[in-house]
Amino acid sequence: MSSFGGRMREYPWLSLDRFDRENLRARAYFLSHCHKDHMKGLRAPSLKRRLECSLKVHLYCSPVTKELLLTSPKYKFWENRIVALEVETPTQISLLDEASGEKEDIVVTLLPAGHCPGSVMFLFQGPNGTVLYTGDFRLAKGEAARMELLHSGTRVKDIQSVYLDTTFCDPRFYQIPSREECLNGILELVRSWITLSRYHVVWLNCKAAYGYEYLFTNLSEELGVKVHVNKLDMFNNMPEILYHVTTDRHTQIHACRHPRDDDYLRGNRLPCGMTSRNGTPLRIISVKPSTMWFGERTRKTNIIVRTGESSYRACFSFHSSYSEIKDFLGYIRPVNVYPNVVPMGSTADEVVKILKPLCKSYSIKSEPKYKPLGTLKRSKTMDLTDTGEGSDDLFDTELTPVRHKIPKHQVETRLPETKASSENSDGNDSENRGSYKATTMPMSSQVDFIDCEESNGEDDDEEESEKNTVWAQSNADMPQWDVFFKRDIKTTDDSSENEDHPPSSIDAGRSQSPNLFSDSDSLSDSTHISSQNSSQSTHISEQGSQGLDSQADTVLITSQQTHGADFSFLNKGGSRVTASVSHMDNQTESHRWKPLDQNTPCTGNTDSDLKRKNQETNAEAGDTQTQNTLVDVNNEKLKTPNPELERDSQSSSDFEIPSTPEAELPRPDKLHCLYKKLAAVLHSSAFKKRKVPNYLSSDLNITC
DNA sequence: GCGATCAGGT
DNA sequence: CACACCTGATCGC
Repeated sequence: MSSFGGRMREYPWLSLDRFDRENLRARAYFLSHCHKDHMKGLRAPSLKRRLECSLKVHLYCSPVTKELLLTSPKYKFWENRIVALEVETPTQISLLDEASGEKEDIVVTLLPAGHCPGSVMFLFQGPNGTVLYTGDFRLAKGEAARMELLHSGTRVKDIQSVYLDTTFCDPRFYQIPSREECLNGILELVRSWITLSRYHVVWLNCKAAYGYEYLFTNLSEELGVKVHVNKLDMFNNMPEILYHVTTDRHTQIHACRHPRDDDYLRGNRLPCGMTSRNGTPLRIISVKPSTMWFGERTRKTNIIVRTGESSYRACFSFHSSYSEIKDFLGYIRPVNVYPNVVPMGSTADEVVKILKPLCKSYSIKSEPKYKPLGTLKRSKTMDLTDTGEGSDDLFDTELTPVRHKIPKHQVETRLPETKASSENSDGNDSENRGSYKATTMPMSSQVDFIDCEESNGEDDDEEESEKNTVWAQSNADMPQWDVFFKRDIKTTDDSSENEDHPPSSIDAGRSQSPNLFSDSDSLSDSTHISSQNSSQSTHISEQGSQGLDSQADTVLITSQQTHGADFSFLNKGGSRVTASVSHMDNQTESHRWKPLDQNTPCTGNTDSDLKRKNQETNAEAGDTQTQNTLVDVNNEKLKTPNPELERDSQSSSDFEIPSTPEAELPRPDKLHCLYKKLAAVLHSSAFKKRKVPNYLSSDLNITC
């Protein structure tokens, strides 16, 4: 839950994600995404009144957020006061102080946050420095390095302060399986169940909130089965999502909800009431997406855990893990950082202690390091004074010594403003707004951007089709090939070398027990698989596992499916297909969105390929790793594939002593070589795929 | 009757 | 574990 008060020290007359109290006097409002805890006061009578009196006050957000917000009648009164800003398009806005009449211009840029559809981070550039408010985000390692607009030329912009999503900023949450890994695990589970018969259905137990859409769209794409939901009108203008959901209950994948889901399920009914087809009772399993995390040195990362006869928990996270947060901040290296959230069981001080060392102030002493391949790396470092501020500058302190002003734009190029801000309402301020378009980045960045995908694709070929099962461990600790490319990151003094290997990095020290904790947790749950009876076991076993029993979590791994599925859907809601890469699309009109490339055929494959690739890579790289995709929590009999694995997990759970970190790492050399090869291949080919799932919703298109 | 807050549940 | 809600009870206007 966000505890951000809504205002930033540098620009206190702007309010973000909070609309009550002091925020009632803001000159402009910003909404990072459509989750209730970021909308406090947004429909309160007091704010409504303020709007009526202050006609120049607007709410700025992404086009998708605007669409989602206005779908609810409760927020309709905002209709003419919302300004949808295209993502990745620096836009100047003028803020008028009603009292003094003074006007101030700032440039704001929305950057994709990967948290839920429409979620963005706000980068502000103005007279009081450049500041970044992240809202809630989930960005994989290295993603900051790929954001062109966080850079000026080849280096990172000088950022005074970052207001950061610190939800999982605690070593306990060191790693969370990647989006691709989670998706892949869920995909295989769902696939294995629904292919048993048409009466086998899956209920996705999702909370009432935006953020699961990419799961729905990917399952639908891969399996050719739409997902049943209670409502879909909010997606009316988002064909990429709309196409994959349905209100027709006759489908094998459901994400519908009912206040008493449980009762329904107990009665072998889906929340929507479906109970059978042709009189044949349904075989329902429930899959509950929830966050799972693993300690720094934990090797096993189970993506699916069986929690009951026909229920599973699946890893899924809306927020970045501890290591992802550090990677992000370590790349940006602002002068100051302010947590937006105090993780439970932690304190603001602790969070600051973790984050401060990643700020510029600390780097002064250390030399900037070079990163091997990085092109984007920031070079600079130094900084002025400031730092002096003690440790706790966190929230309140003013500190910030004078920050040199930043020329309004460091935005490289200014393009003619295409955007018709016209869209809604008053043109008044629209006139002031100009939009600047950043120049395209130097190749390097582009390359970085794409690398990932490419690799994925490539692996496909090899495909070990034979048995789909692969034991790949998703270990965050492992160097990831993509990271290799973009490397970026942490300049943290210490970490420099192989930053990827967390062990050595900064937090190593604190890795100690916390990890254990989480590890053991997960372990404890696990148990074995039992129910053989049904097909369930079957499906499980099918995966190539054999039986193992015992407590250890067993794991079933998923396979890399050949995604034989059909992606024959390109047709999709008549959108026109633009084969653009995300950056390219921004340019157009602000209010309506054009369908984007996601529709292109290749898109669908991308993700899965990715994962597959990753897994393979890992597998090859070090067999040491294993990724357990499926775990049975109940004890019954399990079928387990690989005894060793089991052993592994056990050990990690129980002891997981902070042993020599390096010990468990895969051999770097090998990886290195492998990566190099991959890099070579990649560079030689062109990439076309999008890197991230539709998820970075910011890219979603809206149609008129 | 509505809103804000808190407790409790998922 | 936590998230992002939802419901219901209570209190104040």
